[in-house]
Amino acid sequence: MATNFDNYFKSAFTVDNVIFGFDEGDLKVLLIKRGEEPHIGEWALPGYFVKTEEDLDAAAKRVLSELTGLTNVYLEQVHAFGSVNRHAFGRVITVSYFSLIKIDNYIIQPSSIALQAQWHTVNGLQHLAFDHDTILESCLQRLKWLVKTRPVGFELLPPKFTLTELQHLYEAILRCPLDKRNFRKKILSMNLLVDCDETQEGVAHRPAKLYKFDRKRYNKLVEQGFNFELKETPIKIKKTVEVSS
Amino acid sequence: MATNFDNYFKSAFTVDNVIFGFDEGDLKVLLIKRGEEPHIGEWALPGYFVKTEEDLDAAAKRVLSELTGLTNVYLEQVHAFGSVNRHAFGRVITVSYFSLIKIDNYIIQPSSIALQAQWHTVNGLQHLAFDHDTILESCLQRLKWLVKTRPVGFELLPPKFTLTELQHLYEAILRCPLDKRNFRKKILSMNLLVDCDETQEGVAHRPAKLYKFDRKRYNKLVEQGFNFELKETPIKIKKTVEVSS
DNA sequence: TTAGTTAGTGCATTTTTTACACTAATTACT
DNA sequence: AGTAATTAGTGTAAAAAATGCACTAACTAA
Repeated sequence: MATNFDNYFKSAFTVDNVIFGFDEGDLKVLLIKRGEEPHIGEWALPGYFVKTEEDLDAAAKRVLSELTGLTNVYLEQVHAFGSVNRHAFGRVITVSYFSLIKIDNYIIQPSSIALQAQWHTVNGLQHLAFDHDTILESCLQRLKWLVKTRPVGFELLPPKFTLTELQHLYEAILRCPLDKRNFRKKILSMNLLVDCDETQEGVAHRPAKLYKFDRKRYNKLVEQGFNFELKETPIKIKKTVEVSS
Repeated sequence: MATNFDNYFKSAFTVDNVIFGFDEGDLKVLLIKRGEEPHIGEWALPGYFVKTEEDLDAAAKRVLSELTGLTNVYLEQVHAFGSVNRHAFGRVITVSYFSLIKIDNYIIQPSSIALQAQWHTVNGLQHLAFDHDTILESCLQRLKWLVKTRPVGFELLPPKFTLTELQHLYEAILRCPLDKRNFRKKILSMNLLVDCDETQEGVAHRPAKLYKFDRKRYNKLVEQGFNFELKETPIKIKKTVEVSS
């Protein structure tokens, strides 16, 4: 039995933020180029050490702001990663946080120990520093789940959006094609969208209607027991069956 | 910018295990009476410090075994709690793990720094040490979600069980009454249960059939895209409406 | 005027969910 | 032996939700 507790107080923790955005039909994640050892010069999630006198959640916010310039971002904890050798400087556990933001609403300004901060397309990403590949993957899983369970897709889109944009967002996150008519029927039947009475401009085809997400209405419905639910129902692919005569 | 990393390496982490069981129609949680400061003599979740050279998941297993005698328990991480002042000895982040076990399969043997280890009914529990009330609550939420999404209810029941027992289990976790016929229809339609061709013994009423959960079958179905899903559909309560004449 | 592009819409069928009440099997008691 | 008490077990009709599917509408550019 250890009675000398001092031995336990030799570890550190960090927070790592997985910030998702959506642009040009692709799911993006915000990465920094590290300006400090270990893994200097490599792309990594924006993360850093938690101060001793700082709450975990507050640290995530601060670190994100210091590294990327992002403030006022709602962060949600995902998972703690605690393999012994995941950090070269000693025993470091990291706690991951994730968020969904509208890319256009924010200006990314790398500072602190970040050489650069940039949006990267999630699909086909290169290897990241530390165990950040694993961390990102676990946040992608969380996102997939969240998007089916809560109306969070709207966090990634501009305030006014078309139904096709919304569908593309879902298809990118769920990684499966959805049926246009059924998707629209389902989403509209939830009564969470308000028709803006406006249409797209500057497109070389029939312009689409613009909608807004009505958060007040959503909150009210939730109080009444409403449960957002969107299933991952890919379009069926027709099989050609050979029949032996 | 901190360049002296040593300042960060002065923290500790612990793991706290939330082990659920089910007995006599009640959801139970395994608690220990602490034999060490801080909070000596108080009831708490079985948790302890993670060693510096020990993976987080491994620590959870070891600590559980040392404090309660439980081995070979599958533990799943839930959440990290990191308020600055949650531990009297310094900065300590804790990571919670949870598990579902069959109470009868295990013998609880308090050891290490635990004075006692006992099953407690979750409902109407007294205050626990540290922030363990919060930790327990978050695991209860996780359990509620898990039980609707995965066939984990069986982990809490003996290998052979009746449909009524299973229903009571769900009702205890979801905290709502379910319709008997619809519950049975739904569960049986999933083809996850095998009729044991046996009935209850020693009951003073019509004995119920016994069933087993068929894990192999479940795994096979999952491969084929099957998704366990059980909704929380409480029985509707009839309202007496007064009609003004 | 036409070609190209995306928006937008409906219906019939199938599947799933819901609400609901009586009979069957056993023991305990007299 | 009969009866009361207790829980097990069962089916159906109606409503709601999900599914599969293809054409017309609106706009721009050439």
